[in-house]
Amino acid sequence: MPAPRLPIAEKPGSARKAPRSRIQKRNREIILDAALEVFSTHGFRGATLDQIATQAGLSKPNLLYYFDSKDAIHRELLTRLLDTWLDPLRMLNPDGAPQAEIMAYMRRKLQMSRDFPRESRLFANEILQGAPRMEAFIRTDLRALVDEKAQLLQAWADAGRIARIDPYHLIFSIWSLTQHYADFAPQIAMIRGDRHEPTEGAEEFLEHLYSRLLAP
Amino acid sequence: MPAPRLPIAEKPGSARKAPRSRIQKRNREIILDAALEVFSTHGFRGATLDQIATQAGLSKPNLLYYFDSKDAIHRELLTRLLDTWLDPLRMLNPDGAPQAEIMAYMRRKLQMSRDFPRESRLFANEILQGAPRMEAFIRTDLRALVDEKAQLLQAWADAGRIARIDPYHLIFSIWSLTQHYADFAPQIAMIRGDRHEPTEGAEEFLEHLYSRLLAP
DNA sequence: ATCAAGTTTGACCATCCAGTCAAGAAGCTT
DNA sequence: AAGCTTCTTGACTGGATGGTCAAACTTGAT
Repeated sequence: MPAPRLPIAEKPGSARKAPRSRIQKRNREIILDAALEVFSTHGFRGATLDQIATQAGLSKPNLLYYFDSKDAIHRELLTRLLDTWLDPLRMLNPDGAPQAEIMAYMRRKLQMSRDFPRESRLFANEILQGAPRMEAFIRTDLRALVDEKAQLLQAWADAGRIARIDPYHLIFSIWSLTQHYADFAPQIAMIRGDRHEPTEGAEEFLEHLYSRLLAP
Repeated sequence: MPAPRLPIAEKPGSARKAPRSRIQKRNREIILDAALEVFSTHGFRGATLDQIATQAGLSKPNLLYYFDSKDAIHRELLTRLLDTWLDPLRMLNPDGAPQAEIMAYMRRKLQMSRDFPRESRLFANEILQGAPRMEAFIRTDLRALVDEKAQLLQAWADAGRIARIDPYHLIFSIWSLTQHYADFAPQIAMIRGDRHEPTEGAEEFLEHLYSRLLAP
């Protein structure tokens, strides 16, 4: 016996896969952008639906018409982030020139800190809190990718094509040095003066650093 | 006309400077330790007094007998942190051997990530949120110290005693690379396996990195 | 123009949470 | 032991906050 069709309209944020109207597409994007702004600076608990609603220019009940809950908004942001978070490392090409490949990876990560600082801070907030909502992703997808690329780096080192350094620490160093310019941007601005862009001079510095570090 | 002495006992957490009893000293330390644990993983807004009270093994009203407010506990933690946060950089000795001095600074910072990871995360949380409670400190004390030491590093570079690199980015890189092992410890543990210590192998890697980076 | 579906919101509720208070328990001093 | 101070806590309050709901408004297909 099939479940009877409910006369009540489903919430668009629910599991429904039906196509979305223009208004829905637009407002969901507006909400996610506002939520990214608020979550990335205040963390999940520190953010309130009222803040997000104000930032989005919508009413709080309207937010909850588009998403089932505060948690659902946050989950959607993280899900979208994961899609793009692995890409720069994934692009590390085993058939390319080792040094150039690693430098290019570093540059892609630095570019992400410039283009998506809020996403970087959202991620940092999540890890700081013990990665409660990303543990599965990190232990499976991210770990597998890192293991794979670490093997590649190790092979390059063994073949004498780059210096003999620990591949995991090499990857961590790229994450650390590039994301720092997004995550600690307020500190950098306060020290260097608020006029400058946080990554000013970073690319030259990091290129210098990695070309010296990697030379066999 | 002098203000009349109130018959009500002042709260010990207040501005009073009178000496504190053994019980007060002990419980204030217990509370601060518990609060550091909770604030460093959940941030200020994410932490609750009940969590801190449970962690401390005390009742919530008892917490507020020793500190005026949640904010006062947090402020005290930050105040104590600032005292020790500048020390490693302050110890950079203008009369020492440039490379050895910078390596020693890096090692001191790495040691702080090992010994005080919670303090590092407390600091990171604060910066991520725009440093609302540390702006004055960063703009004055920290900035002055960084400017002073950047000048020293620049002088060393100009004299050809270390490589010609941007001194600010050099300092940022040390902060970034060392604190990463504290702030992103959960991620590192999930990738490398929870058995290992997060900083395992870090010292060798960073020594290799900075000896290559700094060589003139 | 009509009307059903989709969208918006004011008013509301339940829960959580920082902080209060008065009364009692434990320590200290004599 | 008495009496004072310090310490502890159960019960409470007021405000914030995530979430609900029914009614009103808008949109778009016919």
